[in-house]
Amino acid sequence: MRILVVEDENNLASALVKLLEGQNYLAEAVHDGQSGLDYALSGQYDAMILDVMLPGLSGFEVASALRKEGLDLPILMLTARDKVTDKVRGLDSGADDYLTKPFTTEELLARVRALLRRQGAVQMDTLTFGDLSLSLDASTLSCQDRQVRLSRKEQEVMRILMSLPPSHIISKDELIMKVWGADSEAVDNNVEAYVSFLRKKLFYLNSAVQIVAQRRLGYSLEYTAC
Amino acid sequence: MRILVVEDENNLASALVKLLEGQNYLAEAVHDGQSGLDYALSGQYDAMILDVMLPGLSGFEVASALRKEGLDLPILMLTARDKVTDKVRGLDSGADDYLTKPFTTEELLARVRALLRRQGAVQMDTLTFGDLSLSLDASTLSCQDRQVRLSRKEQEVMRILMSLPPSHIISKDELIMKVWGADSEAVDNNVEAYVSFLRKKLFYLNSAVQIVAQRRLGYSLEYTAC
DNA sequence: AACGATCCTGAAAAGAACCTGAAAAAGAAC
DNA sequence: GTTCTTTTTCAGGTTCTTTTCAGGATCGTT
Repeated sequence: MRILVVEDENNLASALVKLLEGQNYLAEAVHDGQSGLDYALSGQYDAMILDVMLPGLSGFEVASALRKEGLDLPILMLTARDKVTDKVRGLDSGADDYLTKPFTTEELLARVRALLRRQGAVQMDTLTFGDLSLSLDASTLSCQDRQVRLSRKEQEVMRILMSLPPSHIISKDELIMKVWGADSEAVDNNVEAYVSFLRKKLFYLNSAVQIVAQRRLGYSLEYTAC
Repeated sequence: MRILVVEDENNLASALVKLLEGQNYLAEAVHDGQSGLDYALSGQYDAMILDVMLPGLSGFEVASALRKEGLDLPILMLTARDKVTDKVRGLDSGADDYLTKPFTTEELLARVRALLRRQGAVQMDTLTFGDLSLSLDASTLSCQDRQVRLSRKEQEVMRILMSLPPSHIISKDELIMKVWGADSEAVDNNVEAYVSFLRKKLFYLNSAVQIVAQRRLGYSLEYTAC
């Protein structure tokens, strides 16, 4: 687990890094908002501890910039202030949790653990395949920075395709069974229609994933990395 | 904020409910220990006012049963007796505070406020989201220089939406649970009606915050800074 | 090349979810 | 009681989803 610490006060920053390293995290500190943003955008961290008061960009600005870029890296925000509006502002700008100084080391570690745990749970209801990720609770499919909403049946079909073993082919009958139910009236063309809907959305997303018809057999998902 | 009143004396019970509703809490009364326990276990309340002398289960028994179930709902215990041993027994059985009859309404309200405050970051006096701020004690929603009054249910719906994690979607069922209660007759259209009321007010306020319907999933709050 | 089987997709129809104005019902305030 | 506000209910309209249909495209086979 890699954790990025963004804190301008050198003593605190290195204390945090040492504390986290003591817990077998890989911690790294930077000392201003812009570097914090840049490092976080590299995408190599699993969580971020972010002070609000920073030279250059404030913690709020860093957090909302990150969210605007679509990064869902967990953020624990630190501040000396203890105002409700700050807390709300912090959470609004995209922080996942908020801790006011001074705090005990146990408190900080507990929050970091909770953050990482929550992050794990979040990934449970997200499926990925190739450059795609399907969020099951928001019913959205995204690729890079684009995102579309899926209807219930679109989502079901996509979920089934994405959770297939690699290059496995699934028949229309099986899809009908899983999406419409065993005793439904649905016909092959229903599946074809939804495949068509999904292809349109994949095209819009500019994804490198394709739904390929395997004549007479069914469909499979193919990812052709450029 | 939903508060459960468990008091067998009808006059006092309804007086308490009215008093609490006058402070913009959503209050509900039941009249015996077993119902008190059942209602509290539903998990839809933020605090509980519990008389000690009750038909069936006593207040002590209700409190300790709740704690045994792992609920940390704040409990304010009421009693006519003024014995130290009762007080100790009350606190031991899991009550958070203890008030002996007779008491003034101010005293009761102060204790309820303290209870909710202690409960955690819950009882904030104002919530903000985007350009909006919701004043909970004045029941007003404001944006820039404009301001509107919200009815009790409007306020509850808005409060719940505003205290959601960013871009989180809340289902109509969950809103019904939190605003109308789990055992209510409320249907989806009730929520829709309140969303409509609130949208009208947001429009009047000229706010950049929107209540967005996420078809079949629920609602979320979106802030589109121009 | 010709044929049948399969697949694709635009468009229309049917269905479900959501929105909202208006009025009735319930509750508060006077 | 009367008036005002709040809450619930209802009905019709809008929008999105799902199904259906029909014609065209593609593929494998002969």
